[in-house]
Amino acid sequence: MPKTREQNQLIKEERRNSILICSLYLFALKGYSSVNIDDVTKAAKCSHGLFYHYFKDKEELFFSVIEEVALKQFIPLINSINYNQKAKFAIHDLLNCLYEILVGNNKNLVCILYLLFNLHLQKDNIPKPKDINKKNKPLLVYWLLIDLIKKGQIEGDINDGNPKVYAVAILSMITGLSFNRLYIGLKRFICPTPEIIMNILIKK
Amino acid sequence: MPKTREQNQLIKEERRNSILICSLYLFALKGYSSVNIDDVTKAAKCSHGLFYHYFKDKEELFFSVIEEVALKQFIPLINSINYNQKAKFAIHDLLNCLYEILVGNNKNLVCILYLLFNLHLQKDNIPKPKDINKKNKPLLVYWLLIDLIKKGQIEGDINDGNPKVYAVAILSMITGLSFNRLYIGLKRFICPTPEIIMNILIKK
Amino acid sequence: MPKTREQNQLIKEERRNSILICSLYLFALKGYSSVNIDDVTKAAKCSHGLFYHYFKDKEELFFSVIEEVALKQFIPLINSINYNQKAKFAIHDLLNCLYEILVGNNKNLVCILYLLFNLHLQKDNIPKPKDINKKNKPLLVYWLLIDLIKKGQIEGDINDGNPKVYAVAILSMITGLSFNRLYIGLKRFICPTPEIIMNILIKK
Amino acid sequence: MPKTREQNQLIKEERRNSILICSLYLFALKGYSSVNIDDVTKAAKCSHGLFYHYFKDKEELFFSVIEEVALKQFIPLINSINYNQKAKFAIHDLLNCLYEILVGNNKNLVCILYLLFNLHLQKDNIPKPKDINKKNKPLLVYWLLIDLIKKGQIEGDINDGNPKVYAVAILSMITGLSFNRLYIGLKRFICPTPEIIMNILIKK
DNA sequence: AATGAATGAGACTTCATTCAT
DNA sequence: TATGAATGAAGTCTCATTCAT
Repeated sequence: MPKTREQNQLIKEERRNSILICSLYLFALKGYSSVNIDDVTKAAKCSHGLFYHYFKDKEELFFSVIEEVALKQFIPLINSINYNQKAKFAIHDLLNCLYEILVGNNKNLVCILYLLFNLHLQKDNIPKPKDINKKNKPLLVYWLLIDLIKKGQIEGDINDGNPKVYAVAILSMITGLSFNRLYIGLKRFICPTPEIIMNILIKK
Repeated sequence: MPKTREQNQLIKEERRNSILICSLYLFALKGYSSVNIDDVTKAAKCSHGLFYHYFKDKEELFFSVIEEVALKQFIPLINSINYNQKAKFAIHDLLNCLYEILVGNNKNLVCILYLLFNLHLQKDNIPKPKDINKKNKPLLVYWLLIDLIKKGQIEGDINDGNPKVYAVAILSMITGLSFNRLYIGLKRFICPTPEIIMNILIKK
Repeated sequence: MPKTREQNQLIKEERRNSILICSLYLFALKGYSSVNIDDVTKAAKCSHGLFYHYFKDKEELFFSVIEEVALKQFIPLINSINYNQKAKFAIHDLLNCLYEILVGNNKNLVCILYLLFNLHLQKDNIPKPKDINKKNKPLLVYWLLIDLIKKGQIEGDINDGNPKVYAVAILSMITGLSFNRLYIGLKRFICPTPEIIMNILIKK
Repeated sequence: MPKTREQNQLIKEERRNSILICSLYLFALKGYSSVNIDDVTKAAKCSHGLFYHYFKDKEELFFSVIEEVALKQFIPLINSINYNQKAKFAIHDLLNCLYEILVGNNKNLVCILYLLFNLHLQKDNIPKPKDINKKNKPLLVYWLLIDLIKKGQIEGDINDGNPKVYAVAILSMITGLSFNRLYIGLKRFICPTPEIIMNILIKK
């Protein structure tokens, strides 16, 4: 008697997910081209054959990690922030959200943050997001931040100047920090608080 | 007619150097494991045989790029700054030096900056610098900055707090910026000025 | 409600048969080694497990296709011809039988003709028919034809010469034609009539 | 001191050619998908690496065999025939040319004949010749034959009827014969003479 | 100093087959 | 009878490195 469709679906999702999670970590740690399928199958405790049962190739695995793991977990966090408050508070909350990821225990989230902020490092030929605009998910935070900075400038809390410059400054810093956090480990990791980061923006 | 010893020496150095420069760019752009010797020999217009005449293997090439190109060009720039002035001015000069690299036309310098600040991205097994202290060259700027921040705090110009945190914040930002500069290209690159970056530090 | 034994038997045979028919087409079109079990199970809409329930392996499938489909359908057609008439008429009827397959709508028959006449193309190690003599089924037509040609020579209708040569000539042509028919499709297929083919044989 | 360009060129061509010749035979005998690179490298006594030094992949090898070996050797043979004589004599010469290949000792030529006449058997996705017209080389003989048959009909030597039908009949036979010759071997191979084949065409 | 043909280990990928249910 | 997840051997291909000249 065959397994029911539900049973199979469950088995399948669990396996697939385990492969995804294992490779999230590997991709973040070693970079796309240094990860080989053997690493993945060993980490996920499955055979090569099974791997290719679930993923067409290494590239599909990578994009699945981005889409199905990274963005799926990251975007809700970002969207849970209250953007209706004063911009400076919203920015603070946003930075705090990233801060908590960085200094938190959830290694997966660190990997996600790192991967999303370093996408282009991973692969020569990352298909450029078709629309480098607000709809583009990996750049979501960038566009959010720009909007908030503009709003904050209008509200009089944030320094004048090109909002893009500020956004780049802050996100570059987050990028670098996520890298440090990943490589140095939580114990030795040193992280500026949201307040410190906001010094870049806030009028005094 | 056989070349004189001097001529040979010259040819030799030029060839070797051309290989180094070409691979600096490739390593920065593609990452260690995505660069293959064929890329290098094509870029440097030399044969595989010659390549292995000059370098033991790919790893030695990489470290030679770091030592003989990156550090050799970068450290003098850093050392040319006047550290005897008030700390906040020295920090400004230091940041300005990095800023000029980022917004300047010299692609090699951008690659150098990027490589030095992202060393660990390049290779799984970058031999950890034996001494994570002031003697460690790639972290030179880090230790310099900490010292300057401490001095600036004493001089009363810089916010209180763990100097390491500030240094990490600033250098993380530089790291992220160098990545942007390299991938986006000069035209579309947006860079915060030293003044903006210093907002993180300066009391108001 | 459990099925009765008869129902099960029926289901079983239908399934098995559907696999056979689907793979007949695939083997003819793609050749033994380019057909994979996945192709077969997809075409027959069954699972891998079920496939191996019915067939020991790919090789057994192939020989079953030959035995249970190809020969089973082909031989009766050949045997239905009246061999008691004058040889030249029997040959004409035989060629006409093949001609009707070639220009007919029944794709399965075309596949069968093609497969039987190109058996050795299909597999490196087709077990050579143990007895390259009249008992050998795939060569049935060959031996039939030789006999008919001999008879026709005696009857004075057919050119002198080695009957085998004539048989080879004609069957080689059929082989080539079946290939054309399969690949080009019925619409664009051009086929010499039995009369034209018989020009090779008939005295004038 | 490096080898001179000429030396290298020579080595390269010899090796490449040896790979081509070895795989001509393998492709003809086993069919595209049953030939594996290991077969080829063993036959050509070279390493896998070297194989891929000369050919991008198995597909490129195959097309190189067709272009650089098969057509290169076959077309001159076909073109050496005198097409200015009466059509029936030209046809005879053409068939004789093919006949000599079939009953001759040159196995390579048999392989070539077989491959060219069975191109579509070899690979699922043989790129359809862009121009299914006279310029198309593998179909060269087909178009030649049609022209000759037309001419022969005008000259009154050849039976009436669609010239294409006659051409298909004859070339189908050659196709089948080349297959027999290859698989059965010269000794046991039985081949109709050009005169017999021409019975299909010639008025009596 | 210089060439590039040649090697082979190891990576990526396919696919016939098995197995738990 | 039936499923499809799982395996692993074998195939395709890449690339750091060596070698004869």
